[in-house]
Amino acid sequence: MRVRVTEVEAYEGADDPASHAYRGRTARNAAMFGPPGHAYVYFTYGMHSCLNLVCGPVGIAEAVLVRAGEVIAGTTIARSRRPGSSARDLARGPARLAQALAVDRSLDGVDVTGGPPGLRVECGDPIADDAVCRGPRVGVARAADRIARLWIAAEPTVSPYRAHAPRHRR
DNA sequence: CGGTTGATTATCT
DNA sequence: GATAATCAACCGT
Repeated sequence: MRVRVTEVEAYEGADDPASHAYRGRTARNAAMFGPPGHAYVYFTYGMHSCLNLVCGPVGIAEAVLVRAGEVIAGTTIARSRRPGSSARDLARGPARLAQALAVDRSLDGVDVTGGPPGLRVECGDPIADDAVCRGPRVGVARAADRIARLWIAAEPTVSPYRAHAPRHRR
């Protein structure tokens, strides 16, 4: 299946309190410190995987979280992984997108620039500057005012903005 | 429609 | 032991 990415968020390393790499390299975020053009997949909230694309050179943690996309081919496969979802909701949100693409920790660190693995990123049509919107990142506990989320205007597949919701034990 | 809450566990402190 | 870059279900209006 193919997905057209409509929404992303940038995460830096040592300079970004919201980044998993803020406190240095760990077993989980090792892929962020690896070569660019590779995937960084993390598991959170006890049930969700999310897909990032590593952008910085080796040793510099920089990555982009793929937050949402439009399924443009293979809708049947995607829907089989997300029963009950409308076409619009198949990849509307980072965990949903990962689920639709069957991305999990087993794809952490794989090359997405053209190798055999089951995940590849390609360049698409350019997007007009005035169609690119910017805003604060969704759901992050720290650096909530940092403008690092980019999305395509008028795209129904872009996820709605939600501020971080503090939660505590029951 | 908008706000709240339960689910569920790897990871870090 | 607390937290989390989330989602879906459920509530009251």
